[in-house]
Parts: sequence; C-alpha cells; structure tokens
Amino acid sequence: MTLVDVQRAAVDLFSGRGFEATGIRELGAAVGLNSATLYHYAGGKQELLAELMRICLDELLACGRAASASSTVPLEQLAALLASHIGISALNPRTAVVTDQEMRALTPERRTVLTGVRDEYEALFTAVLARGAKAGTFRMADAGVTRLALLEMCNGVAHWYRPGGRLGVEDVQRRFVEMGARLVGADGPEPWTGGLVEAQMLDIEPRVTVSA
Amino acid sequence: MTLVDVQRAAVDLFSGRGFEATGIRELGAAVGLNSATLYHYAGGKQELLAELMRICLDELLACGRAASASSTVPLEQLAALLASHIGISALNPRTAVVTDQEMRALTPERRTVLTGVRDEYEALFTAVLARGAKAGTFRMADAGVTRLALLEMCNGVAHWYRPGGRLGVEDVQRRFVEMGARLVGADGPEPWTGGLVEAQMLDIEPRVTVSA
Amino acid sequence: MTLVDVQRAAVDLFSGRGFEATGIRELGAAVGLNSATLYHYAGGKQELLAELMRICLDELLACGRAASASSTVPLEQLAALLASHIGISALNPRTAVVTDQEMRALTPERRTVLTGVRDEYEALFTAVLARGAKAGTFRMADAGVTRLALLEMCNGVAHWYRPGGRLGVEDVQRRFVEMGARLVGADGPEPWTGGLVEAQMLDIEPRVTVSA
Amino acid sequence: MTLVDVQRAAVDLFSGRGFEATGIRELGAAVGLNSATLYHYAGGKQELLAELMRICLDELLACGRAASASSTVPLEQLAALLASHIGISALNPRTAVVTDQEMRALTPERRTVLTGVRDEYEALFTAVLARGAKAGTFRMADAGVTRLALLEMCNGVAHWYRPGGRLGVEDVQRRFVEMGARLVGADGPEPWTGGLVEAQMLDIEPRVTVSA
DNA sequence: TATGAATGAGCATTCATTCAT
DNA sequence: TATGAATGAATGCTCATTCAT
Repeated sequence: MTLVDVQRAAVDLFSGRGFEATGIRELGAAVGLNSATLYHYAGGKQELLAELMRICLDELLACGRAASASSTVPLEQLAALLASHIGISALNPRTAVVTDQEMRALTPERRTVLTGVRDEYEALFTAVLARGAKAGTFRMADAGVTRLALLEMCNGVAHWYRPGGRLGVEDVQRRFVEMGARLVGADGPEPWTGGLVEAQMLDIEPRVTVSA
Repeated sequence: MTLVDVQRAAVDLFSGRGFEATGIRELGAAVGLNSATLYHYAGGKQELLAELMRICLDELLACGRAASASSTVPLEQLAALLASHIGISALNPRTAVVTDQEMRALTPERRTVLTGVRDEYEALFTAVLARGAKAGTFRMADAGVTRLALLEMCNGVAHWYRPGGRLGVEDVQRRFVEMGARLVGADGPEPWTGGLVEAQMLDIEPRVTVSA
Repeated sequence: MTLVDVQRAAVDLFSGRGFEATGIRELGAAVGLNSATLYHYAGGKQELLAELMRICLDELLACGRAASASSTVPLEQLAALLASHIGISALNPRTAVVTDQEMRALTPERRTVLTGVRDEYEALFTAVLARGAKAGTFRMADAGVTRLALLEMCNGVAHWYRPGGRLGVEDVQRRFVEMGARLVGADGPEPWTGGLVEAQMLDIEPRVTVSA
Repeated sequence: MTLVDVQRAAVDLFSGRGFEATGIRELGAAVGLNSATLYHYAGGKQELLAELMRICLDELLACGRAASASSTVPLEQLAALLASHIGISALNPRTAVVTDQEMRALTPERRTVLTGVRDEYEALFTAVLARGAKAGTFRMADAGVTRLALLEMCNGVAHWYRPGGRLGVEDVQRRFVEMGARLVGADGPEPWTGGLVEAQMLDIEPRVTVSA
C-alpha cells in the first residue's frame, strides 16, 4: 500500500521537475514520510525510478502482446496496439512521460534491462507493420520511418493529454487509430470497435476505467 | 566564436545526460576551460541553457514563418512547414532534444518567454490546418488532435535521427511530408519539391548543408 | 547465553572493522537478530562495547592478582603475570585488541571507570618491578620505561597471534617469560614452570583450554 | 603549505578520536576551512588518511634503510634501527599511532600498497636478526617471536611518549636500544653512540630536532 | 581572459535509537 | 522476545557560484 503511495508521489514529482531535479526530501514530504523512511519502502532514489519504469513498461508490453494476439488482421492488430498504447498513456500520462524520458538517469545495468523490455515492445509494432506491408494492406514508403513516426506520435499523447479535459480517453484512442491507419496507408472500414484498457498504474490524478 | 563552442559542448552534454545531471565543471572540461571562466562566456548554467533554447526556437520560428509565407496553398504550406521542422531537427537533433525537454528546468520568467516563442511557432501549424480544413483540402476528425500528433511525430525525429545514418535529411523530409499529408487527409500530388533548410545551429556532429 | 552470542559477534566485528565502522545492523545480521532486538540484549552499541571491555579487563585483573599472589619471589611473580597476560591475549586476541584500542570510543564516565581497572592492573606490574629492583634481582635503567615496554610487547601479542598457528599458547608464554626476564635484567634459572590460564572469554575462534 | 596544515590537523584529530569518528567538518573547522574546501587540498577523507600514512611509512622505511646501511655489525645495525624507529615515533607519536591503527580503514587497494611498504620496513628487522643469529651475536629462542615483540615494544612508544615530558627523545632511544640488545640476547658494550633522527613529519606539537 | 581558492547550500544515503505491536 | 516502521541527526561529498588575482 504505502510503497505504491511513494511511487505515485514519485511519478508526480519526477514528471513535473524531472528525476534529477527532484530531491528525496521533497519526495518524503510529498508522501508525509521522513526521507530516511523512504529507504525502507523504496530502497533508494534510482531503484524507485527503475521500479516505476518497469511497472509501466511491463504494462505496455503485456497489453501490447494481448493487442497483437487479439486478431490476425494487420489493420485490426495495429488498431488494437494503438488503442492500447494511447489508453495506457492517456490514463497514466505522468508515468508514461517519466518512463519515456528518464531512461538516461538509470545505471547502465538497469538501463540495459529496461531498454530491452522497451525494444521488445516496439518490436510488436515492427512485426505488425511488416505483416501489413507483406499482405498489401499497408502502403508505406519506409516501414522503419513509419514505425518511428507512429510511436513518437503515440508517445506524445502523454505530453498533452490529461484526464478530465475536453476529450475522453476513448475519443483520443479513436482518433489515433484513424490517424494510424492513414499513416500506414490503409484504406477501408474503421478497424477499431472500442473496448480495451483498464490500466491502473501510478498516476495520481483521479482516473477512470474506460471500457468500450 | 568561443561562446558558440561552449554552447555546442553544452548541447552535447545536456542532450546526453540531461541539464540537471550535467555539471558546470564537466562542461568546462569538455571545452577546455576552468568552470569559473564559463561565467565570462555564458553567464551561468541556466542562462546558457536558455540562450541555447532561444537560438533553436528562433530558428524554428523564422524558418516556419518563411515556410508559411512560401505559398498560399495549404498543402504546400504544410509541406514547407514540415520540411522546415524536420530539416532543423535532423540537422540539429541534440539541440532540438534539449529545447524540447528542458523547458521545465528554466525559471518561470525565462520559461514564460520561451514558451511564448514555441506557442507562436505552433500557431503556424494551427493556422495552416485551419485554412486547409476550411478549404476542404484537409479532412480531419479533430484539427487540434491532428496538430498535436503532427508536432509530436515531428519532434520525435530528433530522438532517433542522426546525420550520417541510412537516410539523408532530405529522405526524412520527403517521407514526413508524405505522412503529414496522409495525416491531415489530403489527397493529391506530391506537394513538396525539395529545397530549403540551411540551418546551422549547435550540434557538434559534422553537419552538411542540405539543399534540394 | 544469547547475550554472549551478541558479544562474541561484536568482538568479531569490532576487532575487524573497528567499533565506529561497525553498524548495529551488521551486528544484528551477524547474530541473526533484528537490530532493534539487540537493544533487549545489549542495550545499545556503546554499552555493548563497554561491557565487552569490562569482561576483558576484569579477567586480566583477576588473573593478574592471582599471578602476583602466587609467589613472593619477584621473578616468579613477573613470570606468572606475563604468562597470565599472554595466555589471555593469545586465547582471546580479538577481545584483547578491542579492549586495547577502543577506549577512546567510550563516553568519559565509562572511560574513567575502565581506565581505572586498567590502571589497577598495570599497577601490578609496577609493583613487581619495584620489588624486583629493590631486591636487586632486576637491573633496569628506568623501571617506568621498562614497564611500558613490557606491557606494549605483551599487548602486541593480540595483534599477531592466532590460535591454531605455528606456536601454541604455551610456547608463546614461555618465550615471553624469557624475554621479560631479559628485559628486566634478571639472571638465573627459568622461572616459569607452566600451568595457568583457562580464560574463556569472547573470541569466536574455536579455543582450547590450555594447561601446562 | 596548506595541504600540510590539513594533514597536521588530520593527524591530531584522527589520533585522538580515530579516523572513523572524525568528521570532515570537524577537520575543516580545525584548520579554518569550509569542509568543501578540504576536497580542493586533500581530495577526500580517505585519500587524506592514505597520504598521511604513506608519508609516515616512507619516512620509516628510508630511515630504516639508512640505519641498516650504517654498519655491518648486527648489534650496531639493530641499535640504529631501533633508534630510528623510536626517534620517529617519539617525535611524531600521533602520526605513528594513526599509521599503526588505521590501516583497516583503507580501501583494499590502498591497504595493499601501504601494507607492502610496512612489510618491506619490517623485513629490515628480520634481516638484522637473522644476521645476528647467524653470527652468534644474538641468542634468541625464536627469531620470529623476538622480532614481533621488538616491533610491538617499539610501536608502543607512540602510545605513551609525548615530547616535553620527563624523558627526552634521546633518553628513550638509549633505553630502547639497551632493552633491544637484551631482548636479542646480545652481550657487550653499549652499541649506540647517539646521533640520528631529524624526522620532521606531521605531529602538531612543537617538536625539537634531536641530534646526538 | 582565465583561474585557484573558497563557500553555503544541498545532495543521497546511513546512522543509532525508539516504539507500538 | 522480537520486529517493522519511523525518525532526527549526521555522514562524506558535490553543487553552482563568487571573487581576488
């Protein structure tokens, strides 16, 4: 219970000021604990960060795999992948930002591990794009560049989306699925029929479970 | 002359470790100067950062305005904007990354100023999208979301592109122009005919001026 | 029973790293107890040290008094004192080292008490040397310096002797008795006939009771 | 100049409270410097200690070698070695104590280096004892034990001698030379004719250069 | 222009100790 | 008897910055 509280506060502060600019005392204060007590729960500043990121990347990977497995039609797979990514990012934008930006703050060993997970995740996109291209469904000048553009576009959601704003999570999902389809040059019917994502993670904001 | 050397070293270090994690002594060492001497050239760590970002944002804004003014056809304007942004980012990926990520490290006053410049720049995209939508050239479900997606996709280039790799700057420009056109739902002929961008900025890598 | 276990572990760690460099958690770990539990047994780090030293000094004093009382011939008394000191030190080198070196770590009150015991012990040597000098048995240029040299030479045994090495405890005793006799300028027959010392104290090493 | 001041203060504090119990702030205060400034001069607490010890051990070794080389008669060599050791210890008792007791506080690499110097120094004693035994001048039951007793007796001087007390350095030297001769079982005329030792080291006490 | 010296404030972390359970 | 949780104080050390030279 309390470890999660610490992690939530850490996400809040790290995403706002950056990991390096956040002091362990600030963190303690934010969660009502003496800084020494944090070591009881979280075992050091960087370990806290690494665990945070691991949670986020594990969630992305697990949901991504489920999304990939939810269909054999490339466009549907892509739609599910995008919806998953957008859903997680939009529900946990702070966690996503920290995970995306603070990899450099990790020690080499930890970075290697987490980079590995991230690469494994991104490989899901590579695979879907390749299968869509092979099937002729996707028409892309360069699958590599498209994948990068797609991922950056999606990662960006965490930079501007905040729950409770003009758009609901599902709205954003729907629009990104559409834009993703355009980006890969896929024609045809709306491939995404909603559903998905119940990603409870570490963002402090009140968050709502979104279903179809 | 030497101020630029300091700025180049700063871009290199800030982009690699992050601003907060970079020490003023490291910076001095990187440029062969005592840390105290840096204060003569750059006047403090944060002033150095702010000036860096100003240079980058000014360049983006100036080139963006020129791009917007280079045509009255929305799709051509968009293409020029994208080519400009991609060109600057690809030629100066480290500078672009720092400018994008370290806004939070600035004091409120400086942040306000530079955020203003960035907003002004982004307004160029808003305007073009609005005009394209009004003209019926662009078909977007939500112009706001599309603009955000577009910008994040473009900003992302600085995360993965490095001069001297598989793709030349112009290749990336061409592909992003195409993807941008798809994203806004524009049909029609290839709108970009090359040219543009001679953005000498602060990245240390040997960089080549690219013309069409 | 368990208090002794704690003391034994403390002797082991204090003698290896020094008192100040040894943490109470290390100590707990070494004995399989939570650090908080140590306070039930030993009542704090320094109290533990003080008790340790008291045990050692009490043993030295008691054996020293017995040795002094075992004869009225100065050379025999000296031999008995030396054998006692060497025996205790050699059987409990770690305890002896801690007792010798960590007096400075004590609070003034505790230090005063234990220094008093040590002084009382050393006075036994002063007395024997004085009586031997008066009797003409010992020929020393300076009884004070001789006493100090004698004591340091003996204390040193704990620095290098370890049970189970090349020499048995009794070998070392015999040689130090001989060297002591030389040091005080005493001629004559071998004054020490063995026997003595059954000092069970706190050293962890398997230790053997030594008799003549 | 100032580095030496820092080293002197360090010797004073380390010898009084022990290395581990001495804070870097105390040290700064003792020498009138902010703790951060110490790093300018001494580069960290342990580096300061190691340098201290190196100075002392180098002095011992150099003087010890000179003493060994000052004669070919074993008893005279031994006398010179003892006088050198006593002289250095008595003029710099605090430095000698720190050097003797704080080896354990060093990192393994540093400890290895300095232990090597100490071993080299002690080998001078081993060599002299062996030559004296071979020549029949020295009659010892066990040269190894004798060497250890001799060294500990000499090291002990730093524990109790303070310049300005009842005995002058030369008095102590003379008495230890005599006791050393007894310890090794050497007969004959007084082997030491004074002279020697002008060891300026790090002890803070006003110290006097001692000549014959 | 350039630097060595200096510093106060801050860093993450560890400390011995207490206490409710 | 035993412990996890908690903490204030302290640890060694690094920070950006200033300033006399």
